[in-house]
Amino acid sequence: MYLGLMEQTPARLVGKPSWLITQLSVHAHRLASDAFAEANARGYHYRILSSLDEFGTASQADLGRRSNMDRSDVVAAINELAEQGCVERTTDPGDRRRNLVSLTKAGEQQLGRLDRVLDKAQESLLEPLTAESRDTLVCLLSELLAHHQRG
Amino acid sequence: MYLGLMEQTPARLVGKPSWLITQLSVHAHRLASDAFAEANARGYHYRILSSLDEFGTASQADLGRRSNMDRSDVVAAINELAEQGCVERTTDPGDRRRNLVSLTKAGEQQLGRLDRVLDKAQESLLEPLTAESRDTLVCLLSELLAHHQRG
DNA sequence: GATACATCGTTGGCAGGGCCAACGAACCTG
DNA sequence: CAGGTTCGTTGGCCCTGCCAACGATGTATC
Repeated sequence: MYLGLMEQTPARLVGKPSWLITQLSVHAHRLASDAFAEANARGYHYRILSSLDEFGTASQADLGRRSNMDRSDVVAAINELAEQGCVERTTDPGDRRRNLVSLTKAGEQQLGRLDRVLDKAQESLLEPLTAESRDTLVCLLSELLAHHQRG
Repeated sequence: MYLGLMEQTPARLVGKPSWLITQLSVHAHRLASDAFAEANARGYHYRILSSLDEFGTASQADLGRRSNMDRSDVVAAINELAEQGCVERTTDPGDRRRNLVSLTKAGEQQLGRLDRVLDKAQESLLEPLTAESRDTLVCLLSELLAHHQRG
């Protein structure tokens, strides 16, 4: 089995930016979701809690638009958050199609917990990079992401 | 609905490297898999074809290790590639546990097609960046990926 | 040789994230 | 009122990444 030859990833792959990004995202996702799991949460929960904390009570549709989630996935995530008491759902009196979702005290605390564990995950994700390199990376990624979210 | 306020992603998210990477990987993945779909393929197929082309005939287990795939996923991908005539599967006479998987002429042609469509995908992924920025990005991503594949 | 251990292919299953189609209820416009 | 739209909800699909288990085979040890 020539152990020295193992662990060789095809050059076609390692040279492709899309490969680097998708593979790295596997690690990033694992770090983040392990962190979330420590607090009984998932990525979707964090997205919604952040959105509520920053922009206040909102409808499910708005939450989905801001957090880049499908309406149907918002439903499931909010069901779970409501079960945990992190969120309250009431029908909007001014537009009875809408549900107004609001953050509870428990939700704020949960968000705080998630912030803390997630920060550790960011640190271990970027561990090998210098502060400058991290800035450069965040810059480039932001530029690309902004580009692809418009077109 | 104050259209100007829409499209606002929570600051907590846009500042997190893990968010940037995973979100960008969604776009990268979409570009790549759309490209693959043009040629009736998926990412897994490309990984295996590249590995076979670069390192030659190999067992399924070796293919999985090199392409970063689970053994069970290799089985399915090779079934599909064999159906398309891109690959041939014979049991290794020297070790009857193993299947020797080899690339056919059709497989090489398919790999060529995939290379072409995938190159276009890379281009549109990195479109807004200068050549220098692209190099920097690839560098940083490679560094991070290498780090996380050892630990 | 017989016994344990490891590897290989295969099957079947699960989770997470990203989607889409359809429906009834509600709203808003003409 | 009629037509189109939004909203929440249900149910389903795909891809990628995993894991557990099994029988068959190979290797090493006693």
